[in-house]
Amino acid sequence: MTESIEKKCISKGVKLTEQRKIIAKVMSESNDHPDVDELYSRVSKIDSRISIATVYRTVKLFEESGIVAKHDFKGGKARYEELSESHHDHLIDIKTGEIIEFVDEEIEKLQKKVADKYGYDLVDHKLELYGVKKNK
Amino acid sequence: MTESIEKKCISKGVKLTEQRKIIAKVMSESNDHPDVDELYSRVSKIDSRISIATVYRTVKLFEESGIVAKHDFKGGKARYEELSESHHDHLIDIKTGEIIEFVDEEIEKLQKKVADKYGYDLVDHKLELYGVKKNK
DNA sequence: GTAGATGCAAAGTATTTGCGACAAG
DNA sequence: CTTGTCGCAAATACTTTGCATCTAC
Repeated sequence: MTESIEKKCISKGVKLTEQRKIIAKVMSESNDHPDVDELYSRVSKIDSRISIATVYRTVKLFEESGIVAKHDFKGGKARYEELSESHHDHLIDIKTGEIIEFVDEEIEKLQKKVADKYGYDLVDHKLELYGVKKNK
Repeated sequence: MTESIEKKCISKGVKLTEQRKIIAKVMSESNDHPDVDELYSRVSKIDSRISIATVYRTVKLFEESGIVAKHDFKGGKARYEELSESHHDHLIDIKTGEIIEFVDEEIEKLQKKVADKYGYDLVDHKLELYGVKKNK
């Protein structure tokens, strides 16, 4: 688990510092799309000397290297998650803030078709569903 | 055209001030999802005494009243567009920044199905496709 | 040894807000 | 009239950056 981000850094030529290892570890262990403040607070528990500027610099670096994904969900702050092989989208509970990850091949295919229809190659996409729990 | 936002304000009990009328007019006539700075600059040409704080307050008010939609496309700034009856999503050209609006009923249906599968009622959603023009 | 990373605090952006003056209903 | 809005500038929230120091390779 933790290894994976570190390995990706090596394969992408990203220098592995002590701080980056810790941030990588925290991101690997987080399954809840934390924002920078939250990451900083988790990282600080492991090594309190790491500054928030380093957290900002590191998530940006990881994002540019394709190691983590950045999301701009409602709420203003950017949130991050480790990028895994399997792509997924998000279903967000607007009451609780809970985030469910899902995959739907059919939607993926249709997106490509739409882009194609307008003469575009799809490079990236963002699909967020906002919902409330049904009262069964 | 311009009437529509004003009518919506009245039907939602939003007080119609001179500034709001101007901002509504500018938004109605904009087909390019402007950010607040851009709106402010367009509004200023009509009445230079309107402050940017009023533009911020007004777009927020309009958004909460369901009159305009707010988007957080890549680039940090929030961008706005008049909300029309017909829902649509966005295909964004990452080279030029051009935005194409599209509708795909099938994707809409599938989204509802996904939410349903997890026990949610879909309240809102966001679908953005990022692409580059094909060299035919 | 050297290029690049870090910490700190200061500087940027984007957006919000307190307050006295003012306008809509 | 009275409540809510406006303009202004100050405040806030999030993120970036300059610089001297330090560290991975």
